This record gives sequence, structure tokens and C-alpha cells, in this order.
Amino acid sequence: MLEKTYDAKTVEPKIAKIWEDADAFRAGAGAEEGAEAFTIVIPPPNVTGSLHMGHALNNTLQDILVRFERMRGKNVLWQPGMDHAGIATQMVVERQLMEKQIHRRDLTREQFIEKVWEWKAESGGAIFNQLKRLGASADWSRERFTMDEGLSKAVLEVFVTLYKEGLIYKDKRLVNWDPKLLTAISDLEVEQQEVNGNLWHLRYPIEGAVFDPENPKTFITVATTRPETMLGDTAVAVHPDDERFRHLVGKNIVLPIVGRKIPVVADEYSDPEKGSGAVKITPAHDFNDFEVGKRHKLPAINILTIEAAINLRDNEDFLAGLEVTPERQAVWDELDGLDRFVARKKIVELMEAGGFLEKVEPHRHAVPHGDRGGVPIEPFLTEQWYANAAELAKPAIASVREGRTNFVPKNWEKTYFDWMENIQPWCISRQLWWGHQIPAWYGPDGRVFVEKTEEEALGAAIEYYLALEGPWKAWVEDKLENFKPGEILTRDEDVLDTWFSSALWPFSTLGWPDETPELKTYYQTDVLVTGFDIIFFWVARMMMMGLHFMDEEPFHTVYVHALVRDKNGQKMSKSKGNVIDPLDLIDEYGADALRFTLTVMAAQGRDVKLDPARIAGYRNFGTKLWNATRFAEMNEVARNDDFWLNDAKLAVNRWILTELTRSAREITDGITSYRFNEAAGAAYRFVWNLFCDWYLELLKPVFMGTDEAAKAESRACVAFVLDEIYKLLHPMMPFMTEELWAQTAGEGKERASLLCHAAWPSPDFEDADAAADINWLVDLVSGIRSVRSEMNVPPAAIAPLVVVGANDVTRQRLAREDSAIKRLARVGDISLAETAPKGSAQIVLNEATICLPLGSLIDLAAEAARLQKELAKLTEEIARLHKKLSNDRFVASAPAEIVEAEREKLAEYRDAQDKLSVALTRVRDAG
RNA sequence: GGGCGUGUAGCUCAGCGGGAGAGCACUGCAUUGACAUUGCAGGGGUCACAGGUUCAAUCCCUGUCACGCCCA
Repeated sequence: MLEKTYDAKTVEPKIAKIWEDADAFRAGAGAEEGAEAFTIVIPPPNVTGSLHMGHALNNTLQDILVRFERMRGKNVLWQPGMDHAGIATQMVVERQLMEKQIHRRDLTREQFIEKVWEWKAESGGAIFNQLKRLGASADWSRERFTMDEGLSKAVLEVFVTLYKEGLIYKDKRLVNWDPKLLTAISDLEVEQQEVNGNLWHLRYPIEGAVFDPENPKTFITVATTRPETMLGDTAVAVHPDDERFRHLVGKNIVLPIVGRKIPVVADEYSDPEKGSGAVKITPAHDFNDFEVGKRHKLPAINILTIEAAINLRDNEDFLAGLEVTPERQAVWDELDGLDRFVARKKIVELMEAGGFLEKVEPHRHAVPHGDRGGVPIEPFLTEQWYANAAELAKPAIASVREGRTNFVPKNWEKTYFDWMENIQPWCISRQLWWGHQIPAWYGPDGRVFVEKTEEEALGAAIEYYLALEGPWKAWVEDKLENFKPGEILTRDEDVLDTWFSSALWPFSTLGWPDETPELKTYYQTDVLVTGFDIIFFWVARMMMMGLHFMDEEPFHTVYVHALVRDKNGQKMSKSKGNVIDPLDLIDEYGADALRFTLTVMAAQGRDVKLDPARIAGYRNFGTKLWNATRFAEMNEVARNDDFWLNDAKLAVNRWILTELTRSAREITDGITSYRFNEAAGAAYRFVWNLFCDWYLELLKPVFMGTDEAAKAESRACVAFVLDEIYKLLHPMMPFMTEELWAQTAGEGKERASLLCHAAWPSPDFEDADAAADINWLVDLVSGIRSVRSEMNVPPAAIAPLVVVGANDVTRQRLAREDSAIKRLARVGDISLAETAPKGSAQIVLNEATICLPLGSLIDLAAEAARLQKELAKLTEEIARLHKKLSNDRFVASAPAEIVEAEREKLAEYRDAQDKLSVALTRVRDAG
């Protein structure tokens, strides 16, 4: 016997263990022989990660697809794994070390990396257990990690191949530099943040004029949001068409504080409308200025350290061509080493003191911030590794354009195209320790050798240098003779962007570059399920890499789900610290309730703002199913393999089987078209509103009656439908359904398989007549209940039922459903009559008028008012339809079936109107 | 500035060219027999606004307003 209530806390771990012991989610488990493959690769969570609502939604949807296809008999692989998350992980471990007063640089690189691995062994990957609590049915035996041996091999293979194809290269250009993390980051890792700043208007004296703050002819005013960078200015730009400054173009100004003579150039970048119309140009510290500098061949003077402090002392670029006076030297010494924001204040003070500050305007503007470090990034001139993303993007664009990979919902394709078609070189090197170290080695002259191993690189280097006539040949020979070949090459210190290895995920996890059976079976994967926030980071790059190395798209469908946002509509993220823990919700409501809620809310193209009341509601839904099963048990419902659906005699059974067929189709269609909310909604309605509210209620008189044949049939039918319900709900509510499946195996019997391996339902039972019968019954009972309620008839009061004007069909139905009507509508004798008894409440149902002679219980005036209200509503509808059908253009233009339907409706309404009028007359006569 | 999306019941959200829906909340009634994590019944919306297309618009188109997100 089932427990009185379902206890998720005890059942969920028990079921999880059963699955684990049965190895139920192993690749191909439960598959039919030679079955078609179905593959999903998990978006690998960060090794530092813990389950947040986004993961919960993402993995619930994947799990629904995977469980569904497994039940459909496919050879399913859900490939799990984690991402090493370079910056995030390094930050976590560094923070931990700092608690012990250890700085990363106190350790060697090897020691630090050792610490990271230790950390991973201890605290990494907690998210997997959390995913298991959610019920995720991945093949956990195949867990991979982007830093594990096999995946690292894939990374080397890809890097070396792309390098040799010229698609990876080194370049010196401005990068986004994070002065906190001390690494370059990619464009995507930069977030623009609106901040309140100032626009400082600075006066730059014109060469040859005697600077006079009162005389505008002696200076040019530039406006800037970053006055501290003026130390690195190498020009002032004005618009070529700007009359105000035309005479100054070609002249020099003398940079205050610094003393450098820099030219005024004409460049369209300068916007006459903005600021003062003249703009200072600092090529080393601004992306736009860098481009201006290139056009005008200006020097780029870096005046910052990698930590974004002022760097003037011994700065050759800065000092070049400057006349050093004691005063200047003193000021420079004061500035040197100051943090950029401290320096900003200092510079402004100095400028003001010299009369060079014209005014300060408050100014709201976007400042780029590193998404991990959270501090403003510096455009910084360094040499970095780049991937030629534009080239790699071409086939990836074509695949989506030509429909080989499809986005669901489709509108994300536009986002994808917009980005891919304007893609910039991808900066793939990071100045970190945790990650895939770039397989590049440098010879004594700085020449780079890129190979998969140090041995191969050394081989290539030796071959190169020995063939080279020049000083390095002897140097290399010397090293070799002294058995010190290890000194010939120095390895590049940098590691790769985390997303570089993630981009290989759909094939590296399957064993690539080896030609494994898994790779052959499971690549191309089927659908990628992800949030739109990583379309650029991840999806686009998987497309590029998958096509380049596998010659086939990594997946045919990208399902882009909404983001689960916090109550302010803010994106949840670790760095913002506004993450809600789904585990709390699982503790409170159970995993199934959380899953079902997320599923039913996962409508395409809409964010999920979670209301806890809904989770409670769907927890109740589970309880409802649990109790329905208990009811079945109490009524000796048991599976009966001899029961043959088509033999069902009772209309109620034939009806529920028909409804089951319809609902199963809806659920199946919902899942296959990624309309998860429709699938969940259909399941909910079927179980609660049809199965529980009507079917089981209608069966109560059967179970309490004496017709043994009807009982036997109904027991078998309930058991059958319940089994189908468990299956249909299993992808959404795996724990409870698996438990119910086991509990309802029958006395001394066992299920042939776990529910997760049971065959997905595809019922095709249809009986329109039975459906019409029961729908009539539902209308009848609802109508009577409604009247009773409105007339304030006490529920205990049993009224007789008199049916006027019943045709044969209605008579048969009345006879057949006699006991159900009496029970559900709480009526006594049912009889037929020619006219309504006096003092009745009356309901018009089809051709018949249903009368409830309630005697003294009925307030005739109230009943008259009720009927009148209904009549008024009906009259309004009739007028509307009449007007519509009198319109020749409607009759001529609308589809014939619409017109016909409207005509039928009108006829029905008129019929009902007549009957209501008669009813009303009788009530009035009685009064 | 460009792009995407949203505006439907008090709240959270479905839906959609042909009679406005769900859950929660609310109101009334019900309770010894599956279930108060319940049942029955009910109230509640000019489908943001203004134009247009159409026989017909909550739905399609244009514009306006408001909000959100992405990119510059």
C-alpha cells in the first residue's frame, strides 16, 4: 500500500540509487538493437560552479529530451563534463591561498597548478551531485573535464593544426587588459557599464604662443573622460571640416606637464558636436585613438604598468625626445607609480594649478569592465595569440544560412549572423597559469616553433638552426655538444582562453582526435540546449571548430531557452552574487516539482521569472497523482495483461482511452517541437482535470456497484491509463513516476524494466461516440452543479431530476449514466416528462431541458433572474452572429466551413433561446 | 545610436485572424471513505495606445509610449 503522502526527501535518493545500481543511463542503455543514436552534450558547468536556476532549467530540458528519446528506444548518450574555467578557478584558488597569506607568485607555476588540482579533487565538481539531485540522467561514467588528458590532446591537435594552416597567429595590437587579473581577455569578456564620470576640458597650449588662460588664441581645448592618459598623448585631432580649428591643423601643441610637442591632425574620428570639438589622441590607451594613430603614423606611448599604475621612470617611450627639466622631473616622480585613479585626481590638480583646466562637466558614459575581475579594463598594447575567427566563421555562417543547423526559436539566428558577420580576431592567449599552456616554444632569436610536444618542437628547432647560416647555428651546436638541448627553447608562458577547449566539446569528449567508435556513433550530436548568453562564447565557436575539424556541424538544432532571472529581472551570475539556490527549492518541494515548474514555464522566447507559489502548485500536482494511485489501489486496481483496450465496454473507459490518445499526442508533439510548456500543460490537464476530476469520480459508482464485469474492466483500464500517465510524465517528473511504477507492479510481480527504460506511449484508441457521451455527461453534471450553487441549494439536498423533450440519444445516456448522474449531481429519481414541473430550476442542454423541481428550496424570483441573465447573454450572441451572417461580404469571403460553423452555432443558440424562454415563462407562471 | 523581445485577470504567465484562458490570490459553499498539498461553484480583463490591412484584428502591418536584454 502506498504511503499516505509522497515524501520526496526519502524517495528521491532511493530512486537515484536504483538508477545508479542499474547503470540506467549508460550510453545506449535500454536501447533497441541497432537503434538510431540520440546525443546531447551538456554545456559543461564550471568546475567551480554550483547549481543555479539557469543550470536547473537547462538540465531539466536536456533531461526531458534525453529521457523521452531513451523511452522511444533510441541509443541515447547524454555526455556530461565540466569546464576548467581558467580565470574563475584560478581566482578561487588564489583567494584560498591568500587566506593562508600565500600569494600566487610565491609559488612556482608547477606548485600552483598542483594546488589547483588538489582544490579540484577536494571541492571541485560539487555541481554533479547537484545535477543528480535534479534527476539528470547523463552517462556519469563518461564524465570528462576540459583539462583531462584526452581533451588536452585534442586542444594541442587543434592549436597546432590551425597554426600550421595560418589560422592562428601572433599579433601586436591593443587588447582588453584586466589590470586586476593581469591578463588579456577577449572582447566578449568585456562588459560595458554605465557610470557617472566627468568630462574634463583641458587646455593644450599652442606652440609658439605664450599661454594665457584668458586668451583662447593661445591654446586648444580638448575634452576627455580620462585625463590621466594625457601623459601618453601624441596628437590632438580635429574634424577636417571644422572651421574653428582649420588654421591649427599641422601646427603643434605643447603638452602640459610633459612638455612633448605633438601635432594637431585632421581626422574624421573627431566629432565637432562632442565636447570641445577637439579630442586628445592616446594611441596606446584607447582603441579609437589607436586607429587614428595608425592613420597619422603617430607613436604609441604606453604610460601604464600592467597593473594600471603610472609608469614614467625609465620609460624609454615616454622619455624619448623630451627635455628633462628639474621641475618636470619632480612632477613625474610624484606621478610615477600612482594608481590610475589616484593619478587622475593628481593630474587634474596639476592642470588646474597651471591654468590648463577649463571646466569639468558631469558625464554619464559606458566604461568597459572585465566580467571576472570587475574592474575597468585598459586597452593595452601587447603581443597575443589570435585565431582568425572571420575565416572560421564562414562555414559556420553558411551552415545556419542553409539550414543544416537550426536555431529554436528561429529569431536567434539573426543574433548569430550579426555577430558572426562582424566577428573580430579572437584573442585566445591568457596570462594565467591554470589552463592549456600554449604549445609554442621560442628559439634564441625569438623564432617560434609550434608543435604538439617539446620534443617535436626541439626537433624542428634544431633542424631549422642547423640549416641556418648565422650566429645561432654555432650556439645551438654548442648546446647540443654540451648536452643541454633543454636550454635551446623556452616555452610560451601563456595559456589558452577557456572557451578554446569548450569549442571542441562535442567531439573532444567522444575521443577525438582518435577515431573512436563513440565518435562514429554519437557525432553529429542532435540538439544543443543552452541559454542565449553563451551563443557567442560557445555555440558560435563550437560551430567553427566542429565544421573545421569534423566537416560536419556539431549539432543540427540549437534550442535556446530563456534565462531565469532574479526578481529584478537581472541576469543571475556568480560575480553579481544574486544566485538563487535551486537546492533549497528541491529540499522544500522536491526535484519533480521544481522540474515541472521550470518546464511548464519554459515557453519559447520568454524569460522565466520564478514565483515560488507556482512550485508549490506543481508539487500539489504530484500529490494529486500520488493520491489518484492510492485511490486506485484501494479499489483493487491492478494491471491485467488480458485486458484488451478494444474490448472495453463502458463509455467512461472508452472515453478516457480516447482522451489519453489525444493527450499523449499533445505531449509527444510538445517535446519533439521543443514546446516543453505545452507538453507539461497537456499532461497536467489530462491528469488533473480529466483523469482525477472526472474519470475517477465517474468510476466511483462502478467500484461501489455490483456489476463485476464492469468493475474488472474498469480496474484494468485504470491500471493501464495510470501506467501510461507514469510514462508520459516520467521525463518531467522522473522520481515520483519511477517510484509509482515500482509500487504498482502488482502483488508479487515485478516490472519488466525500470520506467526510464519503458516504451514511450503511442496509444491510438479513438471512440468519438464514447467521447461525446461522456462530454454530454460532464456538461449535464456541471450544469446541475452550477444551478444548485447559484440557487444556494444545500449540497445535502437531493432533488429529483425531470428531463423534458429528451430524444433517444439522451434517453439512452440518462439510463446508461444513471448512477453517475445521481452521485455526481446529487439528484434522486430521474424521470422523463412532457413539460417542466412547476417551481423548477431549468437547464437547457442540447434538445432537452433539465428540470430540478426543488420545491420550497427554490427562490423563483432568483431563478427567473438567473434565466433572464442567461437569456440576455444568448440574445447578445445571437445578434452578433445574425449580423455577421447577414453581411454578404462575410458569406462571400470567409471560408465555407467557417460560415457553416457560424450558421450551426446560430441555429443552436436560437434553439436554446426558445427553450430558455419557455423555461422562464414556466417559472413566472409558477410565481 | 543599432538589434531583439515584452506589454493579456490583483500577481506569475499561456494563447491567437473567426465565441478572452491557466495557476496562484480572492469570494461563497462543502469535510468520516484517494487527496485541505482537497472538492464544487463564483467574481474579475476597453488583450498598452493610435492608425492601417481584412468580410472579420487581442492576434497581421505602421507608428507612439513603457519596460527588459544584447551590441556599438
